[in-house]
Amino acid sequence: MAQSDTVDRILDAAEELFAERGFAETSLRMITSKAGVNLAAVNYHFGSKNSLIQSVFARFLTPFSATLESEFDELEARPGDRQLTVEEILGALTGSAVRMPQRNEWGISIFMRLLGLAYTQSQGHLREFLEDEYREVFSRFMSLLKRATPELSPVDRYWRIQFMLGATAFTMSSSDALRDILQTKTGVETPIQEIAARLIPFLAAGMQAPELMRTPRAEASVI
Amino acid sequence: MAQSDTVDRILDAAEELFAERGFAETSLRMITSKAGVNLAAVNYHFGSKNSLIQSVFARFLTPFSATLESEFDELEARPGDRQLTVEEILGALTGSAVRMPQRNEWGISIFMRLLGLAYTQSQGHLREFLEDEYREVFSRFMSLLKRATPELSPVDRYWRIQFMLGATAFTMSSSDALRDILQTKTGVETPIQEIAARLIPFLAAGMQAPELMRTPRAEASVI
DNA sequence: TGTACATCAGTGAACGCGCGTTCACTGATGTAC
DNA sequence: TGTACATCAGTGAACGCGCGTTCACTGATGTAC
Repeated sequence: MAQSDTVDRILDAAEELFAERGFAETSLRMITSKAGVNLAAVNYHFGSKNSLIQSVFARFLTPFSATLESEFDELEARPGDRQLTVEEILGALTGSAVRMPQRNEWGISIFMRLLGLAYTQSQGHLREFLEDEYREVFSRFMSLLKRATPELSPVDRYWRIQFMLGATAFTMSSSDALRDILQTKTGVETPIQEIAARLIPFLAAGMQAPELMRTPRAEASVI
Repeated sequence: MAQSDTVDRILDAAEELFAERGFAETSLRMITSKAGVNLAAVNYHFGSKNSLIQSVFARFLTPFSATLESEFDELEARPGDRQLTVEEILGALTGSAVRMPQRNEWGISIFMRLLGLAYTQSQGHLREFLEDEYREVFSRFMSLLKRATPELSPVDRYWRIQFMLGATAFTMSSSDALRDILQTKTGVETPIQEIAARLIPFLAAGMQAPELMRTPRAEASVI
């Protein structure tokens, strides 16, 4: 094994297995045997299983957040200073994911699944790592959203961001599970980009729903 | 320990620990020591850890689904045969959760957390158990939703139900985690009923969003 | 150009640990006659 | 009423297993003189 292509083989295997089975359910023995690499190599190169998990995330999140930053730059640099819409902000997220250089055709799906798992499985160390590493782009996203929804109270905005994260992360992290429950009769495979395209109107509408509980009809008459 | 209050002590301890830490991260030793009960008692009374997990769910889901059924009955029996709205259907869910007899004041929160975890942690056996046991009320909920959103294509309805489940399950299952990330500056504790009340308009609006991606402004002019 | 040493990627085997489960057993209560 | 037996809840200790991690080691490559 020349130089350290071992590191990449470990990252590739780990990424795929984590996305398939979650973190705790994936053992180092599974990873190293899939990678065709010695068991001890993980601890040699990464130090621990936890820091391997972090490295898997860093490998795709770092280029992603760079792409996202420039996407935000573009949006904000447009002529005229009209407000960004919620749809545009969310579109920048999916746009960055799609535009990012992919290692293979399932790159985006695996990436999404992992992001879902990151918030769904209680990995304290991972949360800390992600907060530290990507604090900047995250708070930029937050403040853009705040400007796009000036009518929302801070408490409602806070909860609705949670709801958006939840719908996204959960949908991405339970690819097979819910498919089973809801039984798609169509048998049509939905590519991840299409799911994202369907998510955006759902999230944008939810984000901009009237705060008080009224019927949509009553609300329409207010407009 | 008189008769089998051991069984209840185990269920109480398991319920609380599962909600706090998830299934895989909660060992039988934690459960039995919290319950003040012998380690072997779980396998004696329940047979295995998996069937203990199922029993924890059955203990609250069975009365809940009964309450929900009667709530649906009431809604459908109202004079005049006007359509149920999405808000009413979702309201029946939260209404049932609140009206259900609670063992203690955190009953609903724990219940919600567990439901979130059920779909979030990959417990194949649990999914099968829930599908088998509560198939009826689930498909009733689905067909009510279908009638409430006749304008949606089946594929979009399918995905939007996933999004709703996701937003709900995820929000409920990550009580502390996201609170940390988003840093509530207010310091106000939000009771679970209030979260549910905030969720409903969000979900209802998302569910009823226009299918194509257009700006809300353009959509408003169509109405 | 040759030798000695240092560095580094990778290895094989073992470590201790916590896990779910099993098993032989106890002691209290219920049942039959 | 008393005795023998069966049933049942619960127990204490051990089982085997898979886990992440560690450790002494190998062999190839790079560096100094």
